[in-house]
Amino acid sequence: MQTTNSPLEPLVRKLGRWEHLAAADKTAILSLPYNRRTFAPGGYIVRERDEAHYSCVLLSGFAYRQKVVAKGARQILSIHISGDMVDLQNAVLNIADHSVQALTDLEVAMISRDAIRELTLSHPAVGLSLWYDTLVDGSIFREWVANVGRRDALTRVAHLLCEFCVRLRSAGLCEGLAFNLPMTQEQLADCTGLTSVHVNRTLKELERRGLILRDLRSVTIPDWHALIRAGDFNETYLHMSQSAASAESERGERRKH
Amino acid sequence: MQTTNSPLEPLVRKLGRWEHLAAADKTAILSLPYNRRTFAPGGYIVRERDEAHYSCVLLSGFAYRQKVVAKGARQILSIHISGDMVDLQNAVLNIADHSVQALTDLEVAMISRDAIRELTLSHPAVGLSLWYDTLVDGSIFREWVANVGRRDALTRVAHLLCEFCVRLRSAGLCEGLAFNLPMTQEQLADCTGLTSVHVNRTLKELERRGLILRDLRSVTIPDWHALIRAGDFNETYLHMSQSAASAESERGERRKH
DNA sequence: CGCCCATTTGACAGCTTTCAAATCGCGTGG
DNA sequence: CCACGCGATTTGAAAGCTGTCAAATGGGCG
Repeated sequence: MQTTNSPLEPLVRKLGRWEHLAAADKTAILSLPYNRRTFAPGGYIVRERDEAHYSCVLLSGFAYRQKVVAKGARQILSIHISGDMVDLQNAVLNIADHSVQALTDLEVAMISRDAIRELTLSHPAVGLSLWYDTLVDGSIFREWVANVGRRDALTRVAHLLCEFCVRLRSAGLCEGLAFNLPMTQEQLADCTGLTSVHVNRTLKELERRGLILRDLRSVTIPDWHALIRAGDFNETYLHMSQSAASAESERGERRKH
Repeated sequence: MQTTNSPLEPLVRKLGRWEHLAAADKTAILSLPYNRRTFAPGGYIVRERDEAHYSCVLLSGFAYRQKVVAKGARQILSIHISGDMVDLQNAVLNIADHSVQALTDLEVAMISRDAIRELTLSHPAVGLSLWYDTLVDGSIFREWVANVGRRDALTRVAHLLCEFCVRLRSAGLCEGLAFNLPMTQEQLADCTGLTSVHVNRTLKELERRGLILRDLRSVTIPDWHALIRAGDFNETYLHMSQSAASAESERGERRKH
C-alpha cells in the first residue's frame, strides 16, 4: 500500500502489527472520517460520566486516563503515547466510566463511534484487530492492579519506568535507554497509588542505588537488567510481539540493546 | 429462537444483552464446538505463561484470575461467575499473562481459539459483542486499579462486596441483599491488596458499623445505600445496562430493592 | 527580576503489616 | 455420637512503610 500521509497511518501500522489486514481493510481504516483537535496539558478529551460520541487516536503528545475516588484522590489508570487509541471503549460503551486528559500538548483525531462500529461490521478483520487492541489494554490494566496492589513503592516506580521505556521504544519515540518523563511527580504518584512526597523519595532512592540517572524530568537507565529486576518487570503483559517475546525472554534476552 | 438446552445458552443471553444478535448469530454461537471440564477449588484453568489454545465459558461455580509478583505475593485480578468468559484474551493473545483458577468446584466449556476467531470473522456482530465483553472487563480492571490504589482498607472491602452483590444479582444468583462469599479472607485480601489479618479486622469493623451482617461466609447487607456510600461504589463501571443505569443513578435510584 | 509551580527535605503520625498464638468450624474416623 | 485434625478465623502487640504537614529550594517564564 502506498503511503498516503494520512494521520491515521500510524493506527493502520499498529493494528496491522497484530492482525493481518488486507489492503481493503487498511483503506477502510484510512477512509474513516475524523476531526483533528488539539489539547493543552490537563485538558479533558473525555470527561467521566459523559455520553460517548467519539473515540480518539492520539497523533502526538501524551495522554492519561484517570478516575477520582470519594475523598478526591485521583488514580491514573494508564498513560498513552502517539498511535494509541485512548478511549476505544467509547466506541461501544455508552457512558464514560473515567476521564481522559492531556498530559502534554497533544493532537488527536476524533472518529465517531458510529463510523467505528460500522467499520467493524463491514471489515471483521479490523474489528478483530480493534478487539486485540482492547485485550492488550486489559492486560496492562491487570498488571497495574498487581503493581499498586502487591508491590512496594520502589518496585512500583521502577516498574512504571520500565513500562514507559519499553512502550516509548516500541513506538519509535526513544532510541537508547534515556527518555523524558512527561509528567510531574504528583502524576507519577497518581499512577502508582503513592503520594508525591514518597515518589520523590523513591526516585532518589532509585538514583542512589544506581538504577536510574536523573536530570530534571529526563531519565537514563544505566543497567536495564538491574532495573527490570528491581521493578519485577516482565514485558510479556505488553504483548508487543505475538510469540517472539516469550521465546526471547526464555533466553534472558531482549529485543534491542 | 427456541431453547436448545445448550450449555452455551447463557453465553448467548449475555452477549445478546449488549449487542443485538440475529438468529444466525445466535445459532453460530450455539454451534461452537466445546469440551466440558470440571475443576476443584484451586485448580488451574489457565496457567500464567501457558500458550493459549482455548477460551472458557464458566458454566457453574466461581473462578478468579491472578498474578504472582516477585516476592511471592499474589494479586487477584477479578472474580468470575457463571456465564462469564474467563479467559477471552486467550482467543487472541498468544501467551497467558496471568492464571485463571477455580474458586469453587466449577464446570467450564472449553472452546478452541480458532473457533472463536473464525466466528468473529464470519459473524461480525458476534465479534462486536465479544469486543463489548472485553471492554466491560477492562472497565472493571480500571475500577480495581483505583480501588487498590486510592482507597483505604474499609472502603476497598466494602466496594468489593458491593460489586460482588450487584454481579450476583445481575446473573440471577442472588435474590435479596444476602449472599454467600465463596472465598477465604486470604483471597479477599488478595483481591484488595491487603493482608488476611487486616481483612478480618476490616470485616469486623464493617459489621460493627452495621454495614454488613455476617454468619460464616454469608453476608447480608442491611442498608444498601449505606454500604455503597462506605464503599464509594457507583455501578456505572459495570456497564450492566447500556443507558438506563446512568439515568437512574442521576435520580439516586437503583433498579431493584 | 519576580512569581508560580514543581521538587526536595524533615519530623511525626498512622494505617497496615508482621509474627504468634488462640479459637472456631467442619469433615473424618473411632 | 464424640474425638481428632486441619485449615480458616480471630486477636494482640509491636514494627514498618507510607502518608501528612510544613517549609525551603529550585527552575522556567513573563
